[in-house]
Amino acid sequence: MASPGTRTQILDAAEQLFAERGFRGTSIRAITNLAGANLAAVGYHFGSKAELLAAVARRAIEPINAAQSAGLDRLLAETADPPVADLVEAFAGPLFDEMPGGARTSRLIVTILSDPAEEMRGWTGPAEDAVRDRYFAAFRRALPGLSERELGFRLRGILAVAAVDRVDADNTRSPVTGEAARHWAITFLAAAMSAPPTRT
Amino acid sequence: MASPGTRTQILDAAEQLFAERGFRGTSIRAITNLAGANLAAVGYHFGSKAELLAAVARRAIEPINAAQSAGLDRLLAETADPPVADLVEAFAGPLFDEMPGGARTSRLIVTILSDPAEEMRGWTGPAEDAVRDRYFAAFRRALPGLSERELGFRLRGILAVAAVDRVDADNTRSPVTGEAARHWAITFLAAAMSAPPTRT
DNA sequence: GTCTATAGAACGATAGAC
DNA sequence: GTCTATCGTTCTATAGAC
Repeated sequence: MASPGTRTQILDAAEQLFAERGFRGTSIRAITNLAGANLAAVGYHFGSKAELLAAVARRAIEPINAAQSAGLDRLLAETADPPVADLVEAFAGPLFDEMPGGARTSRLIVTILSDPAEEMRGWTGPAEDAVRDRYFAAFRRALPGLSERELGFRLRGILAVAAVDRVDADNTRSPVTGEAARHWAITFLAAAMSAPPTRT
Repeated sequence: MASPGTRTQILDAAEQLFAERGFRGTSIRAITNLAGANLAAVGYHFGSKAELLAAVARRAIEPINAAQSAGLDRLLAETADPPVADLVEAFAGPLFDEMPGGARTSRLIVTILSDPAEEMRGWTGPAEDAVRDRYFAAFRRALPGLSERELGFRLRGILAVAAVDRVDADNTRSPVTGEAARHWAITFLAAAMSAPPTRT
């Protein structure tokens, strides 16, 4: 096994610090100090701080995306019309799982999604959109009376609950354990997704 | 009617810019430029940028807090045990309403709550805690089987959905109107809050 | 209360030696 | 690929004139 390499150590340090302090709250100096690398290494390996963020985000999102996709494949292999509760678990569950890179992944994603800074947007790729579209279609079949727009609202609600829980786990004095949060969230979200359409 | 006064104009400008760009993304210069005031006025009127944020947050939270409290009073005047759906509407509804100061209030609160910066924490006061405790007690009566910790999780879920919707309304190309979002959110959240306790 | 001026520190980026 | 050194910018905060 080769040594981790400066590039990877910078990615690890940046992931941790962006999650803890946000993009603007993290300096390149803090990242390279934590990584044990030189200040100029970020420029050499990534070009700029914004491009480093994009690399960190891509690496963090990828395993979640893959788990969501595999979960949907598994459900669709059994039936063409999986029930709402199963879809919720397959979609939301990976957001609570500990990923190989560590436990900070979801926290990072919230920080990115809720940061108003311009650099935080536009790094999602076609893979993320494809998974989202597949779940969208599956939920539409499971919830035939729901309009596209209200379903879109509800899918964002899933992300919101998963995300803010992770923020809160860091800020609260008595954080819930990961397993309890996962179960509570799926109970909460399965009921929410199963609600009848809002009458207008 | 006296002129708005430099202090108020700074508060207005800071509320708008903190909501749009976050705390660290907003400079005192940008605030005083937008307010038509001098750079040194922030120091004179508020002491520091962090104290200005606290003043902005207090002013933004107060009407939401009052509306939540009045809504609960109204429900409790009719029955000692309001149903879950009514509690959800009274608690979450004000988060979607346009407040006197403008439409940015909820957006600001999300930005503050999800910002990892240290300055963002510790400005909530006893009034906010009191309202939260009263709703907590009312939900406990309406959901007798639910543990305190799972109820706490669900109350944070309400804030999460309301909050992220407001973020999204700014970022999406086709934002939902405020009224539709309010109705959809209350449908979604009433069903979620009414879910039976997670079996362990 | 409002202004000018500036101190003092941190930042992102990069040139150029090795 | 890694390092030192530094440029140019931007920031908060404040001293002191009016």
